[in-house]
Amino acid sequence: MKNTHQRLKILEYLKGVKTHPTAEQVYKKIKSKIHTISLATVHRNLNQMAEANQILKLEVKGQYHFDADTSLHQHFVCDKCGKIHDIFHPDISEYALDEIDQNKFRVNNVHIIFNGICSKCRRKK
Amino acid sequence: MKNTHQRLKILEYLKGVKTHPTAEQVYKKIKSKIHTISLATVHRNLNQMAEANQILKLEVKGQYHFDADTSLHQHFVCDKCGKIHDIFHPDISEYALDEIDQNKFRVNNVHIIFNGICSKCRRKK
DNA sequence: TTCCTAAATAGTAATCATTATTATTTAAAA
DNA sequence: TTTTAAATAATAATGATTACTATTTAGGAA
Repeated sequence: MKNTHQRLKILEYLKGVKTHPTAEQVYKKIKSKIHTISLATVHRNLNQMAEANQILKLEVKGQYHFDADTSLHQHFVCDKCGKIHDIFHPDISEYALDEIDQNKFRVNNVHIIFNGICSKCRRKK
Repeated sequence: MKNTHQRLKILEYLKGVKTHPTAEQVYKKIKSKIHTISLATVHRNLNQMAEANQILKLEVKGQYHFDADTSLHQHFVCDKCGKIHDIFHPDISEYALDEIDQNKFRVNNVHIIFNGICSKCRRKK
């Protein structure tokens, strides 16, 4: 994997943000710094880095979102606004991984997504 | 919600299967019984029933899959073949739900997806 | 440093699952 | 039986993602 200017900027941006952006959102931000970057390049790099476990790839409401925090954590998705929030209860994921029969399923990873209404959407109803 | 012939057949089929089919796969099966059914009708009904919590809607590898079993269970997705398997460890989901601070996040549901390589794919490598 | 080449890029086209649209049909309540 | 809101079939539109291709580049070797 070559450390291209484009990939470094994408990773740098993703590491500095807690919003779990889509490829499109990353593209728009990076474009202000690298005017000629292509959306396909952003997709390719995000997928590559996810494949190499450098970042996380989440599926929410029909779109992929990316997260540079690869530590064992969970997510909350608001069914109203769709925003993704981090939840840091490592014991939840650890409990899940411990319970699994590794003979039957050779598990590499767990994705835990909670659904509900976020506090912001609850207030403004 | 009207109990149309189409919806009843879709739900009946989904209840009799453990494969977590996509809308397309449901469509192909139902089409052999109701020749004039439309793919859009299958999509609409599956979405409606998921919205009403009669079935589950799962996002796996960029596609929606459906599951008529709405009991508290988890899923295993094989990163090789993409097949989805049911896992029945209610305590995993219960532990997760118990740990969440319901003041901060009003949680309605949890989706727990394990990733790895299934036993079938492991054998034939 | 210069040369070399596999890998990456920009720009764009293609894919394809899903949703939207609309004229027609139907479930089910009055 | 009548009525009508909801659902349907058929098809078009959408839009996120991936594929394609000529060109450029990172980074190892000479």
